[in-house]
Amino acid sequence: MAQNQSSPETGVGPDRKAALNNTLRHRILTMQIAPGSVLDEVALSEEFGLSRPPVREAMRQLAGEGFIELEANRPARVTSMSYQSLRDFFLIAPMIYVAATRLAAEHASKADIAGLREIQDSFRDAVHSNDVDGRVFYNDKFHLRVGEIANNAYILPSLRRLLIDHARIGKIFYRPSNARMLEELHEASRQHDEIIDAIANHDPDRAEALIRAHLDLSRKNMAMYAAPEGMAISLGV
Amino acid sequence: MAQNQSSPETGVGPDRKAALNNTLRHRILTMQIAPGSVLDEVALSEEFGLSRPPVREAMRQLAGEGFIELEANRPARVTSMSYQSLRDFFLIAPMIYVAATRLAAEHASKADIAGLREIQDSFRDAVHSNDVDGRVFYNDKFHLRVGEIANNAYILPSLRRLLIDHARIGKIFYRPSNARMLEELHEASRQHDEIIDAIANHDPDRAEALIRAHLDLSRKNMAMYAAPEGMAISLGV
DNA sequence: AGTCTACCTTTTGTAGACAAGATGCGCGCA
DNA sequence: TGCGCGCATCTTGTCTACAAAAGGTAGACT
Repeated sequence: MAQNQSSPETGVGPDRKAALNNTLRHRILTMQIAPGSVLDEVALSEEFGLSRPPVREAMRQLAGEGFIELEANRPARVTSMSYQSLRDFFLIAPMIYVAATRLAAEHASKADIAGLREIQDSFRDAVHSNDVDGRVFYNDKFHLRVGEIANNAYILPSLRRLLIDHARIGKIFYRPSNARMLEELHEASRQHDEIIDAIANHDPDRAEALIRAHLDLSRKNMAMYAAPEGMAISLGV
Repeated sequence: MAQNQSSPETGVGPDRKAALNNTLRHRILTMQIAPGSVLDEVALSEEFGLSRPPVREAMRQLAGEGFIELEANRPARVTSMSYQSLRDFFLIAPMIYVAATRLAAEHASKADIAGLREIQDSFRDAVHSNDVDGRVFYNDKFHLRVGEIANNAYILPSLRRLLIDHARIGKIFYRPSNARMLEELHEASRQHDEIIDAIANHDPDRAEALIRAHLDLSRKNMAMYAAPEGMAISLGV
């Protein structure tokens, strides 16, 4: 439900190629397709009513964005993840997210803020209605939009790559049974609102503090699951 | 000279597809193809002895890496540049380069160092023999290899994107007539050697200081174009 | 019985031809 | 003479068919 292009008739429609791209992105982000899974070209071409060449083009594009990995004469695989990924993520994410958010606070226009609030409304709805996939999707969209508002071509590539695994890490470690984690989800949503306010007020320092707190909240939740053996995440500040 | 795949017979060979990719990358980095230029699919397919589908796949891949930009029903164009690009570059480059170099200093193996020295030998040769394209090519290869040694999937995408424009900016502002800039080229080469030493000694702090000086040297040459100072966002260590 | 080898099947890679959209030119009209 | 509309042409997008390479399987040899 998070995405209109993904759910029903994938085999028809005006722009089947865009549908293929969006659907694959969505499935990978929400881990409907697990990391390491193979993607069959003919199966995808049949599902989306395309021939193999455009499917192969989409594969190359998704590979460039970091969703899948290609190897010669071998099937495409969804980009894999490991504990190393978790470490690498929290090592780099603060740097990139902070830079993107600071720049967004410097450059944002009224229209940018409006677009951000619209996404955040959908995110808040997803959180309140316990729509896990929608939450993952709109959280991704929120941070990606912040990166676009930052308006710096050099920071976006890594941000995009980070967001892919941010979504998947979030999905892996989400446990709806835990009431405290549910409360922290609402806290994350409130942080989004505050981040928007800081960006709207062109206050990079406050935006930075908020995005750091936002990431720390994520890291805290994942540390509970990922670091039972005392994994030392050196960076995080 | 800079690349064995690029210079001679592009129309034949065992792996024409790799040749296409490498040659286009090389031509774009050295600005044999100017930013904003259009790339004709049939022309490329004829030059490299391929049909259009594999050419189109290569286009998608290069677009993912930031070399070209694609638009629906419109010819592919080499990623354009502006003065804004120059500003954006020097705003983000220090952050990414420093992070990559620090991580490389932490993770480098003996084999990594050897590979780095080999590239640096070629770079030094290119500087001494005034081979401009070779200099651009091996400088790119040097910093890219450092990023690979860093061994963090999240920092590489932005580093790759930065390196594309690093090469092109260097090419734009290179003036062989100026003796001082020539000396600074040799200085840059010596900095490479020192960076390798710092990485080999697993000394992230020294590596960071050196890479910052390395970038400052570049920026100084372009000071007349009002390149700003980099964002002061620490990696957190 | 285990292992190596050769074949067969499946999947990826490529080619050539067809369809659709976009650009530019020329003609017609005001 | 200037502007606008429509056609022609070129370029991009897609499809079907064929070629090649990888992996699995069965058979035979050690």
